[in-house]
Amino acid sequence: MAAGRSFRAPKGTRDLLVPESTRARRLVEVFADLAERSGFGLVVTPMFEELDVFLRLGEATDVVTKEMYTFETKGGDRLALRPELTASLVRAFVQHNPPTPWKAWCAGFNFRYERPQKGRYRQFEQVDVELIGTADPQADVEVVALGWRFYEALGLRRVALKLNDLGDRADRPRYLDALRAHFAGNLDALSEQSRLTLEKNPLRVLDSKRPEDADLVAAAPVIGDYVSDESAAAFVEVQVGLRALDVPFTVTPRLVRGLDYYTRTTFEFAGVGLGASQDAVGGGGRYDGLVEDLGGPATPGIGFGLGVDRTLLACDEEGVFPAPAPAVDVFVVDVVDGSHATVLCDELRRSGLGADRAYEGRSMKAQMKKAGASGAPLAVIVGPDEDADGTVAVRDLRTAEQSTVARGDVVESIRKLLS
RNA sequence: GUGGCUGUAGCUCAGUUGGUUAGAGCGCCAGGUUGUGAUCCUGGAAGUCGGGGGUUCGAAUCCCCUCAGUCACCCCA
Repeated sequence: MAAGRSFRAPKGTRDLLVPESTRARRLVEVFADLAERSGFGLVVTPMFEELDVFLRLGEATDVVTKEMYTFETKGGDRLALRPELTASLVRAFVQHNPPTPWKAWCAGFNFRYERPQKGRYRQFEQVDVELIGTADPQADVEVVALGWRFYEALGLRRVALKLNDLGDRADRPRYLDALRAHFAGNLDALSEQSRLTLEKNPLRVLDSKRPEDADLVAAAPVIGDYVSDESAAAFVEVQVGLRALDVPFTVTPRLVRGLDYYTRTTFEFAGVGLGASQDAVGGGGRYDGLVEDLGGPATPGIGFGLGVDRTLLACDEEGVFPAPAPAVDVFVVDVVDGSHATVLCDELRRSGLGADRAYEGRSMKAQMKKAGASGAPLAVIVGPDEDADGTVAVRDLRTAEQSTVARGDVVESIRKLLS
C-alpha cells in the first residue's frame, strides 16, 4: 500500500517491531546461552569483508557469484556485504591465529541479493558456531548436537536432521566423474536447467526439485561409494556419537549444500512444517581446506549457520516459543502536572523496577487506559489529594485492589505486591 | 533472473453486471454530570481505493505500464 512518496524498507528487508523484535533477540539469547555453556566464545566480525574473502568460497557457489552485494570504497577497495558467516569467522581465525581448537559463535545479519520470498530475505539473521582446528569426529557430534539441542530448547519438535558424508576433497573428482557419466547418458531426460547446472556443478543436480529430473536423480550414483576409508570411518563414528546422544537423524546421500567448501560431515536441519521449498532452518558441515583457501595453514573445521527468521517461522508453525508480551512493573498515573510521574518513574527505575507513564497531562481515564494497555500489573496514582497528603495510591490492576501508601514507601510496597 | 496470484482506512476485510458525498470490525481519540483501566453505550479522527496512463458522460470496479507483496523455479537461512 502506501503512497508514491512515502519511504519504505528496501525490497527484501523489513522492520521488526515489538514483540517480534524482542522475540528474535530472545532466540539469539537462547542460542548464546547454549553456545557459551558449550565452550564457544562470542566473536564479532565486520558485516563486510574484502570481496576476495568471499570469492575464495568457490566459483560454482551462487551465493558468491550472483547474490552478493559488492561495492567499492572511495579509496578503491573492493568490498562485499557478507553473504554468510563462516567465511568471516575463518578469515578472523587466520588473521588472529588463536590456539586451537578454536570454538567461536556469533550472531548477525547476512546479505544476499535475490528474489524475496517467505522465509527468504535480502537481509537475514543467522546464529552460527564454528569449531576450527580439529578433525575429531567427536567435534562433529558436538556441533551437530548443539544445533539439535538449540531447536529443542525452543520447543521445536518437528525438525528433521539430514546427514551426509561428502568425503574429502580428493574424493570429489571421482564422484563427479561418475555423476557426469550417469547424467551424460540420459541428457535428454534431464531438464534444461539441470543440464546447465551439470556443467557448472554436477553435485547440485542432485538438489533439483523439478519433477522431470526425479527419476534420474534417484538413480544417480551415491557419494558414499566414492569416499575414502578414513572419511567413511569418521562418518560412522559421527553417527554412533549422535545415537549415543539420542539425536535422531536421517542419512541423506543426496544432501548437497550450496556452499562448495563442504567436506565430510554435512548436515541440514529442515522444518517439517515449512513446506518443501524454504524448509531449511539451518545447515552446516565440515570444511577441511577452507582455512587454507583463505591463506592459513592446513586446518580442519566444522560449523553451522541457523536462520533466525526461518526458525521463528517454524516456531509459529508449531505454536512454540511465543512472542513475549513485554511489560513494565508499574505504570505511573499523574493527574497533577506530570512531574510526579517523572520523579516516581526515576525512583522506581533506579531501584531496579520497570516503570512507564503517560504524557501530555491526559485525563485520569485516559491514563488508566494506558496503564491497562501497558500490561503493567500495578499502577501508582498521584492526584491532587495524594499530592497534598504526601501519599500515592497503589492499585493492583489485576485485582482492582487499591491502597494508599506514604510517598516514601512506594518502592517497598510495590516490591511486596510484585512478589 | 523467469513465471503465476494479489494490492481498498494503522490491522483484517466488504464493496452488487462501472453510476450520486467509498463501508464494517478491531485499533486509536473524546465523552457517558468535574480523580480509576481490560466490559458496556455514544460520538470522532483517519483512505488521492499501491502509483501513472488510457477507455467512458462517469471507474475502487475495464485495458496497459509500473511499484510492492506473495507463491513456484533457481538457490539457500
